[in-house]
Amino acid sequence: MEESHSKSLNFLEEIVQDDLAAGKYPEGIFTRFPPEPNGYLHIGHAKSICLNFGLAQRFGGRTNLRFDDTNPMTEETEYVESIKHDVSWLGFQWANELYASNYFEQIYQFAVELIQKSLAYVDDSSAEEIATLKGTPTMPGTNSPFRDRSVAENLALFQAMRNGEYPDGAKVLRAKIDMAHPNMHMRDPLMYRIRHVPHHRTGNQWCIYPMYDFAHGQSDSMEGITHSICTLEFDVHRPLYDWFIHKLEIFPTHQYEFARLNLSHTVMSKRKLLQMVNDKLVSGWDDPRMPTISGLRRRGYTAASIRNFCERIGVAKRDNLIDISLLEFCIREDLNKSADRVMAVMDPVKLIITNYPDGQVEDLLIENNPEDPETGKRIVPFTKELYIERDDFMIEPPKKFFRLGPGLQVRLKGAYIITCDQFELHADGSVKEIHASYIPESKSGQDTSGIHVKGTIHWVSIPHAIQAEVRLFDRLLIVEDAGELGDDFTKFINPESLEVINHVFVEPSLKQANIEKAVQFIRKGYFCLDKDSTAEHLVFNRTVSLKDTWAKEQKK
RNA sequence: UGACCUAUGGUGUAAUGGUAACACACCAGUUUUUGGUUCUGGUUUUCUAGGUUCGAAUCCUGGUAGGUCAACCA
Repeated sequence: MEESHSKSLNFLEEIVQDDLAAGKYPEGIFTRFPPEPNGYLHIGHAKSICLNFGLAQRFGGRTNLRFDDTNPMTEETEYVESIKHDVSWLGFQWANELYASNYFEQIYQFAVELIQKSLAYVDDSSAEEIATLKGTPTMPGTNSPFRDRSVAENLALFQAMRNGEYPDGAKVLRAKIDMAHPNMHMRDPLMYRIRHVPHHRTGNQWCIYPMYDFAHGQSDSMEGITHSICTLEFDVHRPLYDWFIHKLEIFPTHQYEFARLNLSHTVMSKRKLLQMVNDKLVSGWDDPRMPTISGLRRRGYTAASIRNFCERIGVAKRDNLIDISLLEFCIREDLNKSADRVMAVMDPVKLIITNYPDGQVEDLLIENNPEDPETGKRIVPFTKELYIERDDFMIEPPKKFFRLGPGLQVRLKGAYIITCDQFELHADGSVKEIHASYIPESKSGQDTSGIHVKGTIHWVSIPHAIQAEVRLFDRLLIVEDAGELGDDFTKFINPESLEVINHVFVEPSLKQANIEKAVQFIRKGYFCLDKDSTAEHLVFNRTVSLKDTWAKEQKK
């Protein structure tokens, strides 16, 4: 992951560099990745992960993984496990695995301290009353009737809250700031609420839980986080973040905000992703169409390609919509170098080499990866009867069609040049089989025929072919920007986002296919074995197609 | 009609007062036993009006546009 440092710095790197140059952090910087364990991580989190860990790596610091688990109603251990798995799969090692819930006692003491300083009070108002008194962005709020309780009374009430003497919603603890503040977050924000709900880590130990604003900055501070990076929507929280730290007189960590990632043709909010999972519009969080880390992984995306993507999109403070084609470029770039080439026929039609001896099998040696000669060659059996791709043959081929048609010649990849002599049709007019003759002197690697053909097509020997299932994926949404879509976004899910092909014929070497190792089906795309695969029933996911300039040409 | 954030090709991101560049996408050609890859070239940019300056994408002021904030969510 070592990279040249000649590239210009992004604004976060500049901040860190300046801080370091000013000698602010002689012990190095400290960042953190702070997910709430209430869902699976997605590509937007990957950006944050790469930013936080990347900053620390680049400037010689460390990064904590901290679960922001202050709301027991939505959080589960299942999510904790998946998050840890995803972060380490992406290739990052955290300095410490931490939980905001580890700090509940300390945060409680911080609250007591603020009460003692007359900077916090217990409010008996209902949620509705509090909302009403809060005012609006253009109208100042009104002080709560409970705002001026004595320190002693507040202390006693807060203790009673902790002791479980009140039902959910009966009381809250609020900071005493300014109900007329132009920033809504400064109008006596809530610090604690009552929730008689078991927590995934602390069980029934607590029935009061701190709010995000009274937990996040305190956690950052206790951990000595030097640069607390979050997304733009927390920008308006920063005055409050700073206010608590200042009043508590604890380690002054600083918050910096960046614009979150938006990807075209997909959704990026946890709520919407959860909705698709719950409504069974996808098979789960790891459906290969999902923008989740687990979905991308199952789809065949490599960790390196995702890291590279995060590097390329950059980071700034303006809203963005990244074209999904950049993600596709990143995985193609990676797999082109690393994936072995194999042959698979997705839509088969029979090809008979009429002048090839019956029953003869030739073991041809074909290169695994022209990008990397070190990968060597493999054996591919060649026989008289083959499958080729149905769309590699046309009865009446147009001008620039470099494939098979009556009288036309092509090379069979790694084998011989053939000439199409005739074809037979089914009753419905579709092609039943194609008859061709091969040119013995044109054998791949020892071609003395002197014939030059423009097209090379892939093939599979019928008696050796393995039948497999292939799953093709397309963009999840038919619209580019899901940003303005509401709950009805499901209406825009691409009905063709998943296509299953049951009868694909692959070359016999794929018996050794490995779930970790991507392959390229020549001329068709990059594929990986799906977890649904068994020894008897291979299932391949298409990670991404190859660029197809012929398809483009045809559309003209 | 409050506070805050942001405006650079189709999409992103650089340029830190001194020739607007890089990547993706798109187009053309090259190479190729993958219509893949490679390589070469091309199209397309500083929201607007003023101001400061020898010089402004950059600094200042106004305008315009987009976004965030009024959860006992994070």
